[in-house]
Amino acid sequence: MNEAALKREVERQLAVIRAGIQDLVGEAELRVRLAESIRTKRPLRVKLGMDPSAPDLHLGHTMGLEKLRDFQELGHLPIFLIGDFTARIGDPTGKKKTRPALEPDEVRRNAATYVDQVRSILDVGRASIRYNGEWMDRMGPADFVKLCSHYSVARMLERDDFAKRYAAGESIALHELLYPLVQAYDSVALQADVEIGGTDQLFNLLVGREIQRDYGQPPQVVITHALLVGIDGREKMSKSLGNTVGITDPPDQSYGRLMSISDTLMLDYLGLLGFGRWEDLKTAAAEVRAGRGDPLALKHALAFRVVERFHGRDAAERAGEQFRSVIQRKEEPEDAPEIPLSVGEDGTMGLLDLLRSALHLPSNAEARRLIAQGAVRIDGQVVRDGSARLSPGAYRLRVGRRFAKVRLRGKSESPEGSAGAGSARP
RNA sequence: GGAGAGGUACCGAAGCGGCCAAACGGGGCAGACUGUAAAUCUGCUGGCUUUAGCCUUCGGAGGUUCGAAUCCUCCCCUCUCCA
Repeated sequence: MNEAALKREVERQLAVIRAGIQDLVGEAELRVRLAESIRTKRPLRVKLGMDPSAPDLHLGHTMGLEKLRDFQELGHLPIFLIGDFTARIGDPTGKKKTRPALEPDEVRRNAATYVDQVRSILDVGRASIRYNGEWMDRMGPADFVKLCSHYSVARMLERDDFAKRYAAGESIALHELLYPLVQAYDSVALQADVEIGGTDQLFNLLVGREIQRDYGQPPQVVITHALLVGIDGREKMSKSLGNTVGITDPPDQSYGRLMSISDTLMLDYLGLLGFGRWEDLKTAAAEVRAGRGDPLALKHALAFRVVERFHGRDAAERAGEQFRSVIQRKEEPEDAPEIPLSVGEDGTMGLLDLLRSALHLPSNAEARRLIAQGAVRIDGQVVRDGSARLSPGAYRLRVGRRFAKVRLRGKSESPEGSAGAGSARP
């Protein structure tokens, strides 16, 4: 490859890498390394770390993963680092309070599910999956202390959230200070050429550069991506806030949750999640932004693409159908769960009991509230009498957004009796 | 080691002897509206029975009192400051 072709290839890769990201620290270094990589056919080692602090990955996580995939498609080596050790420290990033450390057991369970979830985005077979427990668990106190000597308290306190907490007189546990250091050391252990993270990770990623230098390695290139806001449009997307769209959430649910976001948020998502991949939606998005387009159709497109990404085309189509039918046209869902129940001694079942078992309500009081609010519908009729009793038969139950087909068996019927018998079709 | 602040329902946060099942905000659920939008408005949000009541809650255990989330004692936990 001649110099000109090499240069073109570097620029091509750089363009892909730059698409959709927030910061790129060390662009000049990246150019050099890309050229080197192309010349020697040695793929760059690109690190993306995640702490298994919750069992499910969501859209927010895909931001980094998609970028990692870009690198993979450019022929580089993605290193998906599972922070099983760091999860036990708990990343203090953006936290106002000390975050409780996780139990090793929990960490292990969560970690086990990660790889599986990442499959829908990354070609896991051609990626390197690592755990920082591999080296951290083995590091002795002496080496750990040595690692600590590579960074100063003053520098650590420069980190924005630490600085704020310190200034406000709030507590900072000692181990929290150690978190960035461990993350940085991971880069040393992995000999990372590049590390990807959210904008909230910038400090940690930069510490990585310094520590690598201290350990005699060339400092990694740092890439950050914007953080995705949750579907509430307010807070950062996070499992504990319940504003996520999870990779493993059922297609219907993900589709529905995406359809419920505000139009403004929809446009943000399109911009961020598309990462330049959904060029065909750009025009439509621009139209909507200008107040001319069809926001509903565009939102469907967004929901479709996301679900398609995680569950495949068929599932996305089904979820779309389902949504149009059940939610928009208010039809009974085809796959409403069938709930078999049995009558009591008197040959009937009280409405409260039925609601409680069919909808897993925590109490009769909850069932009463729903009835009082006119939320309970049986076979399309609003039921207002809490003391009603139902005889055996099939009922279509709807409470708010929840649907169920209740099959109430009489006393004589065997529990596994055939479903067909007396079930009325809507 | 010394000084101080605090632990209230899912979360945040009032209450500081009875009118407290406990204000208010958030969240959640439901209803109206709608493009299932968003925003907005309304209601509900400990349990059991019911239009009256009963039971269990305010870090834990005791105690004072006719009566405590509110007072006292001991204990546990969290946080800050000084050393």
